[in-house]
Amino acid sequence: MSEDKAPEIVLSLEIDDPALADRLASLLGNIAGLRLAAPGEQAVATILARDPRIMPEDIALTLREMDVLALMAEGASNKMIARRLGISVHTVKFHVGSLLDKLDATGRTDAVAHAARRGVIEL
Amino acid sequence: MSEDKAPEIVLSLEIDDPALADRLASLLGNIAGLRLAAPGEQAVATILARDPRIMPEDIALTLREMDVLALMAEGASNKMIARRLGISVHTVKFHVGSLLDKLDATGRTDAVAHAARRGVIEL
DNA sequence: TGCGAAACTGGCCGGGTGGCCAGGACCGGC
DNA sequence: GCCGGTCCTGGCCACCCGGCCAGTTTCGCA
Repeated sequence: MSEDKAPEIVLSLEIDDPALADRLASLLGNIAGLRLAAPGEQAVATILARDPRIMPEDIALTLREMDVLALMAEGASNKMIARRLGISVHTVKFHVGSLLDKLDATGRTDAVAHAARRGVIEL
Repeated sequence: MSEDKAPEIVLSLEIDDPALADRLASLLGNIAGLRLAAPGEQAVATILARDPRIMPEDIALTLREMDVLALMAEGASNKMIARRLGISVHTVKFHVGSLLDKLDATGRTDAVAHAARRGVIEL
């Protein structure tokens, strides 16, 4: 019964590092049932690699700021973030303040938008 | 020199469709120089597949809501939005309320994040 | 050993946010 | 005509947010 169910899986690549892209392309190039997408072709899945050293450039967030930022991006309030991280609301505000500063944002919504734009976080 | 540089490429999977995830996992499972990441393990690249049919669908925002949403994504406050659109702050709140409702968000930051995720707006 | 960075906490306060109530105007469809 | 949707406005209020002041500990580095 329809073992013709071998629709090739078409993958597209979005990789910053050319060397890595090359290696992946050659590794994946000759696997049955799998194909790399032609430029512009619609793929069912995308392989993306962000080199953490390449992306953020010089934004340099601390570990805690990353935690707070991630929760902000989920719409969490300061109170929720505090509870989630087991710290006080004051401390959360402290980190949020630093985040607004570093991301050059006017508010938390702006901060999340900027961070997403720069690839610091993924929505 | 040092073509011993054959560090395994660690891939993580973020795929909505379980069947597709399964097929990919088995296809990629036995390729030399390539490995799937253990849960929580840091990967150099991610394979992600989002079914576009699941995403946008029928969110159906009104023209005014789109205006407000766009300005929200830029970090504008209700007051700023009101000034920009030439309407009162109350009206802005009214639209923001509808937006939170339609986007199933708990606040403006969450609303912008959801909208971006679904492709309603572009950051 | 001192010094800065990171992380944490507190109080205070003006202004922003979101939810509730109420209303009115316009316009297209049944 | 009447109804529903969109858009607009007002008041009220509890809560949240961001910025200011202050302090603590821990850690690594010079």
